[in-house]
Amino acid sequence: MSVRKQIKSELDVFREFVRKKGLRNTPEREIIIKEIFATHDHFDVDELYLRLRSNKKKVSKPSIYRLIPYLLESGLIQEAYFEDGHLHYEHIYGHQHHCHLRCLTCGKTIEFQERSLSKMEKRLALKYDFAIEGHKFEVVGYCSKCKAHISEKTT
Amino acid sequence: MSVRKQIKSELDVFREFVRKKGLRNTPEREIIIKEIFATHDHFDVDELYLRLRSNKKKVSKPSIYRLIPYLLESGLIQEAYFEDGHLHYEHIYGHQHHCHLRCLTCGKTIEFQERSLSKMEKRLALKYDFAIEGHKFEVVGYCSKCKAHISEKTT
DNA sequence: GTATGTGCAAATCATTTGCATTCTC
DNA sequence: GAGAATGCAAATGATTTGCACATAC
Repeated sequence: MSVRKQIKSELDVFREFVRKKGLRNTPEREIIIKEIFATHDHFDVDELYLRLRSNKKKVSKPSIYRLIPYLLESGLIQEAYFEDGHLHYEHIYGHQHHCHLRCLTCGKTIEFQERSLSKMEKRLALKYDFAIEGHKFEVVGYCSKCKAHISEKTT
Repeated sequence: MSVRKQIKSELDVFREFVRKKGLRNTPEREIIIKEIFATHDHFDVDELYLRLRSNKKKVSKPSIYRLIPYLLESGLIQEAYFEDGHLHYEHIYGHQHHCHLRCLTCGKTIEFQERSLSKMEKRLALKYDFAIEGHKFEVVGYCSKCKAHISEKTT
């Protein structure tokens, strides 16, 4: 359960990022970052905002929206998937890279490791002369529970 | 250039889908489908709407929005990626499945085949007891032109 | 001290919906 | 002829922006 052994905390990473970019750090930003890293769950802006509210933290939605590009750029979070009309994110700093297996019916998400993808990326980089930054690999289908219900409905 | 050799046209596929579902086909829907398949490009709703307009085809945006779920369900199109605040789609009927390599700077997209993914899917299906429906695999990075510019800027 | 960040309220943009009318089956 | 689909205009929901004030460096 503790892959969270590393030199720098997420806050340190952000502080360094801010310094290098000539930005400014604020208590609001640290509150948001702490909340994002407080659970392993994926999040969307509204969810995160409500989590902050229920913890009596006063941060506005625009502050969250304005922070997200910096969190992406500093590598603390990444876009996970688009669903229900908006993007969902996940924090990635301090976790191994993983891909998602998602149920189309109930939304259940399983994370899995896939080591063969890095080889593939190297091949692509060579073949197309790209500097690969990363990938998004999402497999969708029906989980054990949901696929049972679907086969009932199908003629 | 001609992978487009198949028994049924996209319109036939849609007509059959409509019949099976007890829906109704309309000239507007056929116009939209023809326009989608008129180029190999990815599209978003607004782009498609403008393409239709410039071809003097009178179809409203809501009609496009209302058609998209059916096109997804019938397997004629799929979501390609989320960018600039909205989803982009691509038509897939009559084309081999492929993945995307996309440049983060200029947006240039290269399509590539990846046969090893189907093996991976079979493994996942077994391991997690999922009925796999498909996947979205997008690799991002910087294309040959753009990566040159970036290294200039970097200290 | 300056310029960046904050919160609020208003604006914007993509998408959806209500409704009267038209059209498909 | 009944139920679907269309187009329009209005509503919704996520995200962005303008602005006055606060605050980090």
